[in-house]
Amino acid sequence: MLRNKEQTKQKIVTAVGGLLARDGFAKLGVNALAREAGVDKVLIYRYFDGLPGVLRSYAESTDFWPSAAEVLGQDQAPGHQDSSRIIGDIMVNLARALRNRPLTTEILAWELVEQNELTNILFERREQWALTLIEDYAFEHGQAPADLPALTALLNAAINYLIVRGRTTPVFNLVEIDTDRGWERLENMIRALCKSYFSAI
Amino acid sequence: MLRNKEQTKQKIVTAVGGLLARDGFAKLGVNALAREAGVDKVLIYRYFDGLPGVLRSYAESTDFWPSAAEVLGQDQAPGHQDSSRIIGDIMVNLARALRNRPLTTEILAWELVEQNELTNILFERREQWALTLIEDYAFEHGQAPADLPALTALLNAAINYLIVRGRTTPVFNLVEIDTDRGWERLENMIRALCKSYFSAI
DNA sequence: ACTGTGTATCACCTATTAGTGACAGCATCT
DNA sequence: AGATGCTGTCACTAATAGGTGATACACAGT
Repeated sequence: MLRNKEQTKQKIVTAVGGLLARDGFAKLGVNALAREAGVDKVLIYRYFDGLPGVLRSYAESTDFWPSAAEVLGQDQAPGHQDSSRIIGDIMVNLARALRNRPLTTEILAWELVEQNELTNILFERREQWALTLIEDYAFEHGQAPADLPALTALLNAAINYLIVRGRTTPVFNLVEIDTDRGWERLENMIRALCKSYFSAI
Repeated sequence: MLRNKEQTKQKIVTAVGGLLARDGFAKLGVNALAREAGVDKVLIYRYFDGLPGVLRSYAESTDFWPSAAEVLGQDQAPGHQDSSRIIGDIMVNLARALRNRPLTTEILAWELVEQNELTNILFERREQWALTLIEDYAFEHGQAPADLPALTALLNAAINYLIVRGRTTPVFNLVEIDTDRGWERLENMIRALCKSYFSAI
């Protein structure tokens, strides 16, 4: 019993992350959240006007999607990179970043089941992210290759799927998706696909 | 009130498909299933020993995953095909087949959330399917290209993701995933990737 | 006609969910 | 001191979930 509104609100918001990480989105309800935060559930309605409000606050409090900078790598000297490798590196970096973000993984899974404040914001971030990367690429390399959005959509979709899938299953299509060994194969394939594709056009 | 055990069992099993198609897997419970089948729910326990048993029966009653033959296309004259196109065609055919199977789409989504009798069988079918295709390919073309499983895993993952995603969202990564127009772009990219990859090795 | 056997219905239980109204405690201002 | 307002607690409702025991009904064989 804290008698401190801001601190209580904070406890509720941070409890979202804890609950998502431990029990997954399926268990995230008003009752469980209040229990996790050690707070009466009525405060969720009073302070946030219900669960969606809490999710909105949580979304604003975290950067669950990797930034363009994080995914572009630190060694970016404009114009000096091998053009064929850029997209491959970006996608591999994306895969690695997501593999290190179990909470984002959980939200990615959630997104496939229902829409809510969290998944909506994730959606917008990702679309904005894709737009930024593609515009940057076009700016640096003049003519963009044929249908760059379709390429990144495919690779991004594959990465998202395999990461979400890896939460519960160790194997997909004969490839281990829960080990670094398996992801090495996938990363190599991502790079190989990008390389051959860019050298073909 | 039929007083016909087999017919009642059948009503329950087929109601699974109807319920999945109309309301999605999230609503598929014992109560809803009994309501959908127009049957008392206690019969679900008596005849199937619970929901998992019904799902097992349902899985045995349908072929939700496209067969290798369906995906290989009808015009397969062994050895006469352009080697670089085979995998691409297979994946495009897979995408089209899945787009025509809303129930399978629903199970694909379910699979990302929890494991049950249906998703387990889908999993096994898919792994077996992948194994068959890859073995066939190796048999027909001698040396398989580097890490064929990783290639098909990536493409299959991308397809699954985009199809599941398309249930609720019209756009992913700047590509329309709910229209034939958008899928045309994706199909072209799948083919282009396969073609360039196979001509590079 | 009577008795079992299998089929289906009904009525209930417990647990959990989202959501609300009433109340208790503390602080601050008048 | 007393009134007001904010913070937090408690107790409740209604809906829904999975699951079970007792009962009604029809049909077979005797």
